[in-house]
Amino acid sequence: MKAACAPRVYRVPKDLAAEAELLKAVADGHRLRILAILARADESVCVCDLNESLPLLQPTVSHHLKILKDAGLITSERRGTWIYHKLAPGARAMLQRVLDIALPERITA
Amino acid sequence: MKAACAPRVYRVPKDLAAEAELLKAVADGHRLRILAILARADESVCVCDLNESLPLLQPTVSHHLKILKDAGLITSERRGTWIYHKLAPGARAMLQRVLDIALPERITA
DNA sequence: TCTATACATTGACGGCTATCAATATAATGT
DNA sequence: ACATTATATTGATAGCCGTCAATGTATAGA
Repeated sequence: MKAACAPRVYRVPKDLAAEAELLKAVADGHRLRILAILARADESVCVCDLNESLPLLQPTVSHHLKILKDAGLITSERRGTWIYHKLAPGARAMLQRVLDIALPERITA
Repeated sequence: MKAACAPRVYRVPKDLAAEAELLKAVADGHRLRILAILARADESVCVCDLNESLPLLQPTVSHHLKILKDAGLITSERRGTWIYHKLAPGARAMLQRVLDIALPERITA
């Protein structure tokens, strides 16, 4: 039985799969670095610069960019031959929201 | 060449592998739910309760708990036959730090 | 139109991961 | 000592993921 083992458990979001998906997009050292670069750049950054900043071949960088883009964390814009990427407007807020949902600062008290 | 393609890129943490590791521990719907439960419980929660709260078999829950524990996000304490888990004191801060490093609120300006 | 450059897509491959079944360990009660 | 309950560990398996090589697409310039 479980009579002695039942502390109160508060209401918890039923399904956190969507939030986990967003975290998966970020849970990679190289993608995290891409975000860190974009977050600190005062302008958009073209893929050629990212290629030089990462120990990866071009197709792999392109692959990571696609994951970040599909997650809604970055946006891209074509300018001539180059494609420039920048952090999506709500990128930080999206991740902060996941953190707040999973680990709220504190319960109502 | 890349004369026209070189916006300034600010200093970025060289290696974000450790930060990515922490995110990997959290980038799973079930583990996220475990954290959410522990974060909202006013006391420690025993594994038997988590088993009932997750659509997983007991060994799988145990596996997820180990991942969270190895990541330093939760702690466990044996009380008789049961083992109680709770959020590690710095759990939220650890994740907040990763977010701040990757996507700083704003650059010094 | 041809060439060159920047980036994306496809296909293949090795490694990792989530899951379960089976078994082991640990503590309790009889 | 034995049975029972709670949790961990091991082993196996299927699916996912990061990486690269090869190829495709798109834009610019001659």
